[in-house]
Amino acid sequence: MTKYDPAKIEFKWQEIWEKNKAFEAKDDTTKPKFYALIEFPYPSGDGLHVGHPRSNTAMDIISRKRRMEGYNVLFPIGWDAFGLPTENFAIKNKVHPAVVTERNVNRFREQLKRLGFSFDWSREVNTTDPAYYKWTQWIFLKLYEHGLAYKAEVPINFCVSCKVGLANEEVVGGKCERCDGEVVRRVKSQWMLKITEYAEKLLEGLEEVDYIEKVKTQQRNWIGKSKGAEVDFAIPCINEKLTVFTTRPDTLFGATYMVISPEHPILDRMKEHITNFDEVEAYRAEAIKKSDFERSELNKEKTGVSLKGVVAINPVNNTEIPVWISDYVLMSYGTGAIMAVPAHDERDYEFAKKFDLPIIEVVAGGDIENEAFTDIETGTMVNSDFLNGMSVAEAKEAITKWLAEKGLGKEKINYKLRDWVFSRQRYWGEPIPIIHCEKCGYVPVPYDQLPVTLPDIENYQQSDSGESPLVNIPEWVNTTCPKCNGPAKRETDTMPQWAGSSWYFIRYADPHNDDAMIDKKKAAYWLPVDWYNGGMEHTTLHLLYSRFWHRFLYDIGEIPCKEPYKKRTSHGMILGTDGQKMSKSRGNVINPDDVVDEFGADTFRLYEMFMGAFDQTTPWSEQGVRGCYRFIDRVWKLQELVTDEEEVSEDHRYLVHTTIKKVSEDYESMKYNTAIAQMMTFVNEVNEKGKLSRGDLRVFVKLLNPVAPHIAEEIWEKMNLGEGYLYEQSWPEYDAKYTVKDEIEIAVQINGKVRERLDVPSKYDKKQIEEFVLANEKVQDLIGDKQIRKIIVVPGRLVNIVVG
RNA sequence: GCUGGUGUGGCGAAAUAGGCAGACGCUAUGGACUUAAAAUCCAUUGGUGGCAACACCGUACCGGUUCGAGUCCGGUCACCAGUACCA
Repeated sequence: MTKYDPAKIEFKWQEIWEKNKAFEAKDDTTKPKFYALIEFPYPSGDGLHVGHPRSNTAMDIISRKRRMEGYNVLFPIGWDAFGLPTENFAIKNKVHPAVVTERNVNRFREQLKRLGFSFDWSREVNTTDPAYYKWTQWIFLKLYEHGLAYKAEVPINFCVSCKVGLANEEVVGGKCERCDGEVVRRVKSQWMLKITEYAEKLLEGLEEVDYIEKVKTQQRNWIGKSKGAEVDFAIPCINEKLTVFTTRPDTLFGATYMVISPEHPILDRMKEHITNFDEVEAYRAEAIKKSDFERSELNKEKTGVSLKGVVAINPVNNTEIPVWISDYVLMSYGTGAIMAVPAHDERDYEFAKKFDLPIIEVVAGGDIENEAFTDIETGTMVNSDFLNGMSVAEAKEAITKWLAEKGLGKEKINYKLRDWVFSRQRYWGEPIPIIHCEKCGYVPVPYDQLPVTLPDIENYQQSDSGESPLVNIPEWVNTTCPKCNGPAKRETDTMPQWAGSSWYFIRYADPHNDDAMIDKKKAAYWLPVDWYNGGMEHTTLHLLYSRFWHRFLYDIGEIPCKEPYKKRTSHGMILGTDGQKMSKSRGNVINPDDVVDEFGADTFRLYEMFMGAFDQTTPWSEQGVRGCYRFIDRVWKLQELVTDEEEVSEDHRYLVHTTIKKVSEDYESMKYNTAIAQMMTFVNEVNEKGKLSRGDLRVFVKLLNPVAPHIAEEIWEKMNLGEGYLYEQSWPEYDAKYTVKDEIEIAVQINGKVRERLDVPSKYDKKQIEEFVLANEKVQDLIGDKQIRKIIVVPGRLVNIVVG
């Protein structure tokens, strides 16, 4: 027999699959469809990382299995190619980002092809392709049209030394990711998307999808819905109301002071009345300069300044209470002002202790001498006039009603979720298709003029003012207003990397359509995605953003379903052999190419699936790969043991059927490691017997195919196991009656300890098992003359004899 | 701090609904083959005691429920991930 030569057979089968268009999804709506999705990769200059194939292999297994089960499968691939690293590389090496992108994409494509994934390569999308981003821009215009895109002055992270606006994820430990320089907050006019308007829909949508619980929880936390009330406090000196949001209106009688955020606009209006305005101003300047990071980092010690000369009136008892400013109150949540109830809020308690402010208990049950009492289940209202004696829940309802009647407040729901900052002052992103006209204001680029393409430029460095490099290209910036034909300028901000990835899964269903984002019929057939696997690092933002866009497109009638992904699962990270996260600086990066060169793609895929539980973080092991290679090699050698028998052999009937069952079920629940363990057991047992039938091998090769498709196809062909290619075969089925043995070994316990093992006919019922066991000589010896008190029989498992 | 998760041999890990803990793989040791090595194959491999059959101990720790607990309940500790003054 020939030696197992992965390099040769893998290349051979990859060519055959490609030539036969074996894995192209057909727009054949008569067949049931299955849409499997992985997060499309960012084609970085470092090449493919071993983390990518973990997710890819897992979904490749599902896809290959589904095809054998008769589904029309869509398993696409593409490139999330806009973004910073490419742009930075381009700046440094003076190459056009498009050139860098193309190079990286080619490298990635080649690497992925070597691994034999059954992607439909005919549907490849690339977010940087104008034919693709035409529709990204189109969606933006739709959002704009529906009032969901607007411009606002918002603080951004700004790196002082790079003179660059940074995204949150580019700020690491309060410093610029690239240069380690100081990051400050700077207010800038930015395009925003009103995702907050979709908070409730995004929350509700989670009810109808099958996501792992962890992911749902993270989405809910991020949206952060909380129910409470808005309450108006009078500020007599300027005759204004200061509104606060609170989730604890029941504690209103315990509000002993107020705190407003340093950025709160009411400060300026109170200016003349504040006798220590210098101090206030100084505090304010300090706070505004700090980055978000510093503000939350330095949260150990509360700081603040009292507004001398200003008081507020607590609406429930008309008491005058002091007003402070402090940076622990955020302008971006609620109303930017709070009523402080130190007795029942930890932060207020800490602040009150530090500045010696009064603490009034209004919920009895705790010990407010030592700490704030925040329990809402057990306490009883005190010191609260008409609320006294009520539970917290009752008091909440009563006070909210009271406030509403008096016109002093109302019920209110708040979300942590904030609108999405959609501008980047960068070159390598989709231009935002808006024109600024002095006469007409913001004017959307007419749909028939899309896409607005990026101009070719020499210098990608941002301008000194932190504007996009596009501002320096007058021939691109200067245009005419589509409305009045007067001179106008193009928007120079580009979209963030999240844009293209927020809808790519839609495009896969109709990737070459130049007349629409997607054909309605194709959308109806292919959407939603049936199964989406990806990393935990994308479970909040990417998932939320894409759900938002998808839901919006549904609302305007472009897409037939509310939620984009029916099912979402997550894979664990792969660590270096040292148990550390893989990184260049640690020098522990495993390159998939090297593994494939040495052992072949099948071994690589098998190991990635065998190394541990799929959803858990696991370190790479060189020896583990070798073990998988040994298994693959033993599979190859099965060919020498094959008999002439066409059917499943009687010798291996039980083994074959239990293996079909175990492997089929484990693939579905992503327990790839135990599915593979079962196949190893199969090979071990066959080797022990020294032979297997063609029928046995036929089944085995089909089960192995999703994980190690090259060797499986090769054996199928070489052994001439059937008509056509393996990928065209149907998935094997097991017969339940062959998954039970005639006799089963059960454990015999005396007082819970295993003392004997006996083979018992599996058809016996409890009574028969009991009799069978008690009749056994060894068991009788073990019992001796002790009294039998109780016998527990678990068929197929054990018999426990309780004696005493 | 909060939320979620994890804790089982020398290592990666298994163990549907409470029912034989450690499947499968790696490592290690011994052996076969070889002039030798690699590769391959065979055997052993949770700990302690014993020549042995066997016995006792063992799933982070303490306690509970049960004929029976890795699994359920209460408490404690450690680690990982996400998030962070969200009123």
